[in-house]
Amino acid sequence: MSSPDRPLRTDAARNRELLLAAAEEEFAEHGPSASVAAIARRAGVAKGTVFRHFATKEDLIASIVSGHLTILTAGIARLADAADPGEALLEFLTVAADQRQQHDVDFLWTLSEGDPRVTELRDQLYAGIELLVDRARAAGAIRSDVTSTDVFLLMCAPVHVVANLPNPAPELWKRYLAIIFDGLRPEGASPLPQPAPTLP
Amino acid sequence: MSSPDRPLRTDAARNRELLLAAAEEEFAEHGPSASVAAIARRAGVAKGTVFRHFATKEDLIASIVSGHLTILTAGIARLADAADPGEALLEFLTVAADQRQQHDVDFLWTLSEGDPRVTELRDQLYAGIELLVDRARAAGAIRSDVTSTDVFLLMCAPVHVVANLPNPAPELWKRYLAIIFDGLRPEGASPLPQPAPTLP
Amino acid sequence: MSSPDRPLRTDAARNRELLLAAAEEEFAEHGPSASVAAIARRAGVAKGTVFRHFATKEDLIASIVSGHLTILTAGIARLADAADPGEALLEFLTVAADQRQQHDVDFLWTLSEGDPRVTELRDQLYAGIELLVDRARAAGAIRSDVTSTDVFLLMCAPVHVVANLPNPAPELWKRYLAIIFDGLRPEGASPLPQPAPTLP
Amino acid sequence: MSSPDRPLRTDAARNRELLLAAAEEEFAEHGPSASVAAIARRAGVAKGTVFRHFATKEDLIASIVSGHLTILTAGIARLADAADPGEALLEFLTVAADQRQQHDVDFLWTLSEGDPRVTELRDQLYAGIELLVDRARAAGAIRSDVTSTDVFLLMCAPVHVVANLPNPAPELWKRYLAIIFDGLRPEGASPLPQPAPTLP
DNA sequence: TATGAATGAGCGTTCATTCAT
DNA sequence: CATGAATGAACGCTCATTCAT
Repeated sequence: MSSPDRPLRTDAARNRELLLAAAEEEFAEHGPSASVAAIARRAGVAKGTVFRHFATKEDLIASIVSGHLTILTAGIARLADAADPGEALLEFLTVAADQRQQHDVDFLWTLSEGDPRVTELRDQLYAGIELLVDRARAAGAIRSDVTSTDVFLLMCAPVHVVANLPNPAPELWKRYLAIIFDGLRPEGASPLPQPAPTLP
Repeated sequence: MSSPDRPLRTDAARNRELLLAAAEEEFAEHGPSASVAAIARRAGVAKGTVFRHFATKEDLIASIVSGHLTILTAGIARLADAADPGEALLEFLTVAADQRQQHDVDFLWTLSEGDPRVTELRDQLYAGIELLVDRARAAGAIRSDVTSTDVFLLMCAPVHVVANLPNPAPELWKRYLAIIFDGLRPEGASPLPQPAPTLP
Repeated sequence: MSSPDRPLRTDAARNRELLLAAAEEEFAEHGPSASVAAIARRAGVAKGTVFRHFATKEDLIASIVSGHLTILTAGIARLADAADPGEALLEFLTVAADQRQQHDVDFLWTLSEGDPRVTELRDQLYAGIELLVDRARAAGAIRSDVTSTDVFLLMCAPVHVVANLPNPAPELWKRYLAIIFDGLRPEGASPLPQPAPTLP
Repeated sequence: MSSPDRPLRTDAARNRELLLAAAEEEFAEHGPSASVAAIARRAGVAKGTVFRHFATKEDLIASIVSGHLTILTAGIARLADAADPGEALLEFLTVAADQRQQHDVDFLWTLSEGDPRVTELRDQLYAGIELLVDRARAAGAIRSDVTSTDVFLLMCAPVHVVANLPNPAPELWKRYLAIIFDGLRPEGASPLPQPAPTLP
């Protein structure tokens, strides 16, 4: 009685995870034009199975992005009251870059922009980042003219920078995160030429 | 009558430029999936004419990227012996981003990775960047642990960061270039966690 | 306990009827392309259950048509010895059209043409119609050059004619049955230009 | 100069006609589910060619129906001032049934209901039928309670009736047209049980 | 040289059908 | 018996590319 219909769901859930992983890899390798057929093949299932789990290719993309966003937001919760706010923000950016497992699938964010789930999760994530950034700024760990939107936008840069290399070292992104984070520190900050943007 | 086949050549050259411009706009608007038909339509020529000028769609992309690379390399020549090497490097990065500002066609670089023309021009550009970076480092304008490859990889970041916003202010990228360039300065530089990569 | 497997059988029989009704409605609403999934959903059962009751979609269609044919044949039995043979034939055609009135599923007849059950029931119905037509002709209620095959073929026409209208009045078919039946009467009959066909 | 670009168009026009003919045959044989691939195969062209000529399958269907409607309307023009209005109406119904070449593609009318071209042509045809019917009624050739809408709806019936037969004689539809037309005559007309419908 | 009609592989998606649970 | 996850063939449609004119 306690879990009467789980057995079937076990297989289905496994396929769902296989598909999400396969899709992420295919998108990382072939960009937005990765085909559903290739994703299915990589996951070891038939094409039709993809559509049992995700109504459309767009829905699949939104599900990948939702997973990312959820992990990121969860990460923030653990860092929200860390002793060192500067360290906490750096740690968040580290987690943010790391959880993509070197996959530069930034473009999926763009492709899923209209999805309501994604919009909601993105707003939650944004609120969390605002918290971290406010605390870091209050603690003097980052320059005063940098906003949470700046951090939100810069978050993806380290992985993307590295993606221009054919076979990047697995943790090379840490190098560029360090450089960019140094640019956020108060030390030696030059005035910023443009006002901070706001999210729509 | 004095030069019987010049008019045609002139037309052909003009068509080539029209096509490159149209293609850049189409790619900027519709991403990598911009269609040859739409490019031809925008250029005001028939589809077949595209293939008279560019063997394949890939070749067209490589031609666009080649144009960009050539302009960038030419820009370096003008900056190579500037009085202030730090300013010269920043100026180069500004020009580099500015050129893309109107059209974020970063992804075309990735799509044209295998093209020999692009590889050659990229290597030339890389050599030019090395020059600027070496001079800037020697002048103490940038930190000593940053290499020309780092700069090469970071070059596209400001425009890319901004591309995550739906309707970015036209010069917003300057804000992120300033932040990233601050990260390249010697002041307050923290040690970099990973060795600099090398280009293949 | 006294009849241990009756409850299940009862459920099964109920499901069968639910499915037939649901299928008829789905076919009426969506035409021949009504999907098995939608039928199952409307009947409140799982897709697999449809195939437990009907080997294929074709078999389901044939079962619907068989039901219609059975009802029609049964109707003839009641009319076979009516006092007024002309009235009996008209009454039969009225019942035949009325049965379809709610759901114009004419096309199902065509789709089930090869089914042996349907063929057998159709032959029985045909025999019944022959009886009615022969009596009506003998009584002088219909013209002498009209055969039972003619009536068989014309039987569906009133409903079909009306189906060309988006929102026909529920009994509009009666208007066209009246016109067509007038064409079958001896009064003012013009000679028929082609010999009567025979059923295969 | 008088026909500078016709040569290419000749082939294209021929393909267009081949496709329309092939489509009509495929639809007649397989109903609404006739596939574009099969139509292309029957026409002897590649699948893509279908879509060069007709934007969608729906557009192809609407083009077929438009052709039918145009022919019918043209036929009316020739009959509009015939000496015998009753004969003219019968002649029109004969042409209407004949031009379908025994193909019962009634359902295409329904499938193309939303197309503006079809709607316009249908209205023109309807106006023409109204003319013929009014004249025939004024001449006493048809009963007074029959309207042009009735004739419009009954127009397809002869061919449809015959379509229920596997291998009907090529002109068998004339038999049922005669019966139905007899039903429209004033002689022996019984009162009609339902008011005449109006087109939307 | 320029055109645009034709091609056919490939795409996202649907759906009748099967079968492990 | 019923379920619903999985299958894979087929569908409508797109598009880079070819080639007769």
